[in-house]
Amino acid sequence: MPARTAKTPLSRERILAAATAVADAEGLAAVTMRRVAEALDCEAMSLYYYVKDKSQLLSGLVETVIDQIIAETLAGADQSGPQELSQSGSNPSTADWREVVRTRCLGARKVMLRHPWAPSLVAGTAVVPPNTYLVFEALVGTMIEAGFSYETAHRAIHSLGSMLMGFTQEIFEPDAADDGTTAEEMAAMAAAFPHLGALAGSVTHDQTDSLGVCDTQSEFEFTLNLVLNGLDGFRGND
Amino acid sequence: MPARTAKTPLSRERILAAATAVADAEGLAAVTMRRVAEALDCEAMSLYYYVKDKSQLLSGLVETVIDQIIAETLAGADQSGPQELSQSGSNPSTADWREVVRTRCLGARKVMLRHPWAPSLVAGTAVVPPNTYLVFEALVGTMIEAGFSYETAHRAIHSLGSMLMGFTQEIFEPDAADDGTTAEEMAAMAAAFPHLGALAGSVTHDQTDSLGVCDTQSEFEFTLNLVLNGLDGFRGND
DNA sequence: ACGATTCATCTTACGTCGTAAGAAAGGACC
DNA sequence: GGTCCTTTCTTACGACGTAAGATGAATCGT
Repeated sequence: MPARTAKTPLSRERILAAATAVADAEGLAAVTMRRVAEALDCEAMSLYYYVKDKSQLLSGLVETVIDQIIAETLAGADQSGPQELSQSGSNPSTADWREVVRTRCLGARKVMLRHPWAPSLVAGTAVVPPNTYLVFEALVGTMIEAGFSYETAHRAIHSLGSMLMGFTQEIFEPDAADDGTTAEEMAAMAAAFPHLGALAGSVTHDQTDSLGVCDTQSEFEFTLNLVLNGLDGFRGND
Repeated sequence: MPARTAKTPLSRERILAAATAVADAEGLAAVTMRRVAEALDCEAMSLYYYVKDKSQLLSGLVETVIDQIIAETLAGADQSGPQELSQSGSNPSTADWREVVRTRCLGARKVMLRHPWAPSLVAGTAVVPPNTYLVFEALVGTMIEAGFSYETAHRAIHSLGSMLMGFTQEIFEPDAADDGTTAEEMAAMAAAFPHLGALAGSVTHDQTDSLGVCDTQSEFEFTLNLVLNGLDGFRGND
């Protein structure tokens, strides 16, 4: 028998999966055509038969993440029709729209935490892939059904969307001990920023998840509740 | 006289200013060592005398933006001492902390709109420059003075910070007519996403600012008010 | 005044990246 | 077997970040 086993053929899906794996394991900067090709045991130029560009590869990565969000938050409800919760059996009472949306946002965040490179990718990409609209459609549907106006639903897309993308990765990390800051620099900072010093002393930074040290789940949920409760005040009011 | 006029010497400041100008005019991708050097009428390697790395140049860009935010929102109050509004003459009544913070957030946003590349740069940068702490210090100071706990102030940093960074650039743009989407694709989309179709019809997209088509000022202010009002409920409550 | 030293800038070169152009290896079909 | 697609690979080019060190200009000790 020949020593060389037949390779499984390439495909856009296989390429995107490999690129996602590389990004997860080695970061976005490691996602080069040559590196992805190596992960697929082929040459870099072979990828161009399935993706036009590197930028299209990156858009495909965004698409992949959105697909995972859809799978996580709208499981099994979307392929039967556009509306998902509104026409299924248990019509949610307009009161608990918040629970529905909160659950979806937390699911989306769960996916983002699996792919910490996603926010910066979305930030650098001009166009959002079409499958994003499915997520928005579900959100708008839920809110319209709960008694919101289209204008408020539109604003909710922006509020919740920027919350999810607004990663705040490491935006505030009081004890950055591993970089080159010396002890006296730390002391000078503590003197210059008394409130931050007091804050660092009073806030317990126990939980560290993968989207930076300070972006803990509880802080995300706090802001999420803030937005959801605020939005609820607009229900049926315009 | 010799024809060659003496060039003004390089400096970190001049380099960062040139890099900012290039980024503003041609986008982040155009910020290469050679391109920045060309803007300064020198060679690429000359930059390395003032910045260690390209990544350090990019960090410097973030620093520049934050400096502009400081100048815009904390004008003249910071160099006299760490606290700014808390010890100045007109002690703001605890009721209008929202106005103070809102004004600062809008000022920060104004700066971000001048540099649309800033969010993606922050998203891709691991460490936030030290001058960011000055912004946070002012926010925490204002909130503590208004009767908030340190924990709530900490959460406010995250809420407002992710709002500001959460740009949502072009995250939702119903009429993307300029790309390759054909008319039948548009029709298919409208059929697949009825709520989004209705939304696109009902929402007037008149104002287009530079951070994408849909991220209008009013949507930003709406979410900002949502967050500020929500935070206000925690004043003195824990 | 003048060699030595330090500072600031430039020259050259290397490895890596995205990717254009087209050759080569299969299969499928006549 | 020959012809034609489909899929993959080879080679090559220009742009990028930057290491190594040369080059000119300023400063200084004596």
